[in-house]
Amino acid sequence: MAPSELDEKTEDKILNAAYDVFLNKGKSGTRMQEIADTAGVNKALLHYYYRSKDLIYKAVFKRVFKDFFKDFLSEIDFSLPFKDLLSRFISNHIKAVGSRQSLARFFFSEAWMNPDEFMSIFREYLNLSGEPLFSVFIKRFHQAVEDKEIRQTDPVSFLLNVIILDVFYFIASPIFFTLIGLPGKERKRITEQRPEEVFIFVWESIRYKGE
Amino acid sequence: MAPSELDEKTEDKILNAAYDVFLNKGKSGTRMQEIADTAGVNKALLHYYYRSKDLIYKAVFKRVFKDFFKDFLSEIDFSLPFKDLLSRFISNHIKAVGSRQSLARFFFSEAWMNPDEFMSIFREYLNLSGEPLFSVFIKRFHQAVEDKEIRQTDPVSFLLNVIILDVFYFIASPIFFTLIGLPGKERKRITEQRPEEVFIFVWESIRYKGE
DNA sequence: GATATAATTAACCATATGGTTAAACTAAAA
DNA sequence: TTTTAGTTTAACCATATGGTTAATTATATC
Repeated sequence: MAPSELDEKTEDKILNAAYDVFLNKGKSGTRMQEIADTAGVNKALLHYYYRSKDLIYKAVFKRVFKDFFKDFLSEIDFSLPFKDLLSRFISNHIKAVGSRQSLARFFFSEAWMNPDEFMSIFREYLNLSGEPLFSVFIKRFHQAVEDKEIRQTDPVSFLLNVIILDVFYFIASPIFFTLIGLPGKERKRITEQRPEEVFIFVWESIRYKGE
Repeated sequence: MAPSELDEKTEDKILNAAYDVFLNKGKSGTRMQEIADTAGVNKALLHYYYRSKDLIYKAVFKRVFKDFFKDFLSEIDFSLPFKDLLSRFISNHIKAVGSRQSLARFFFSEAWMNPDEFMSIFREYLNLSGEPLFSVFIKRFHQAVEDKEIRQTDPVSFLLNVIILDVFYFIASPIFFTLIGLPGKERKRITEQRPEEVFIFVWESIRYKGE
C-alpha cells in the first residue's frame, strides 16, 4: 500500500541515510546531523539505534563491503572459454563499477585516509567472499597457459592489472582528460568504448603468440 | 650554521607542516591546531600568514600539484626509441609514485571527496605543465605506429592505461593482497618487480605482431 | 482501560574547532 | 634613544559537533 520508503523501519532509514552521507562525504566529512536530516529523524535516534558515529560507520562499511564485492564478483560463468571469461569479467566489472562510482570512491578513499582502521574492519568482514572465486580463476589461468591460449605470466599480477584498469579508470580519467584538454564528446566516446578497449588491451598482452 | 629547519621562516614552517598534515588527514580531517603544533608555532600565526584554512589548503594544493607533476613528467628523454622511452617512462613513474604515495593518495582522495573544489583549483594551476609533453608523446606514438614498432590503437587510452597501472598499484595492491591472502614475502617480490611487470604487460599488448 | 515497554523528541552538555584580538616582543630605521 | 613596522603570543569568542537525558508519545500486553 504505502511506498516502501514510508514503512521502512527507523533503523533502516538511518542506515540508508548514513550510507548516502558517508559515501559522499567520507568519515571525517560526515556530520551526525546530516545523517539525521537525510533520514528525516531526530538526531538522538542515531545514538539510540547505533550508539555512536563509529558504530554507524562500521555498519555502513559492512554494507559497502558486501555491495562492492557482490557487484565485483557476481555473475561470472567460470565454465566459459578463458578468452570469453575474461571478456565477460571485464565488461561486467566495468559496468558494475561505473554505475556505483561513489561506492568505489568511498572504498578506496577510506582505505587511504584511515588505512589502519579500514584494514581492521576489512579483515573483520573478509570471510564473506573472494578467496574461492580467486582460486578458481587461478586454475583457469594455468589451464589456459597449458593449452597455449595465453602466454606464461603471473596470474596474481595479471588479475590485479585487470582490476586496476577497470576500477580506476573512473577515478583517473576525469583528471587526465582535463589535463590534456580532451573535449566532452571525446570523453564520452572513450568511456563508452572502455570495456572493449580494456579487453583488447589485456588480451593482446597475454594471448599466446607462438614460440 | 644552524640546521636549515631552524632558520626556516615561519611562513614556510607553516606551509611545510600544513603539507604534511593535509596529505595524511585530508581536508576535513585536518585541524588548524595540528598544523600549528607540527610547525611549532602559535595557531594565530596560521591566520596571520594565510588568513584561513581554505587558503592554507589552496597553498598546499599548489605545492602538491607542482610536486606531483614534477615527479610525474620529469626526466624523460623523448629522443629514445619508443620501446625504451616507454620502459623508462614506466620505471621512472612507478619509482616516483612509490616514493611519494601520500602525495598520490592526497591528490586522488581530494579529487573524489571534493570534486568541484578540486577541479576548480586544479584548473587554476593547469597552465604549469602537461600539455606540451603530452603532444610530444602523441607524435612519438604515431611515428611508432607508422614504423610498425607498435600496433594501431588509441594513444590517449593507451597512455591513460599506463598511468593507471603505475599509480593505482600502490592503492589497490594492499587491499587485493589482503583479500586473496597473499603473504608478505610474495607481496614484496611482486612490488619489487612491478616496473618490469608493467612494462612487459603493456609492451606485449602494443608491440607490432605482423599482419 | 490500565500498565509496561519501546520509540521519539526537545533541550541540553562538554568539547572541539576555526577564527579574532589586544597586548607584548623584536629588530631595524630615524 | 625613540619610533615604527613586522612578528608572536595568550586569551578569548562563536559556532559546530558528538553525545546525553528527561520527558513525551506510540505500541503492545494484560
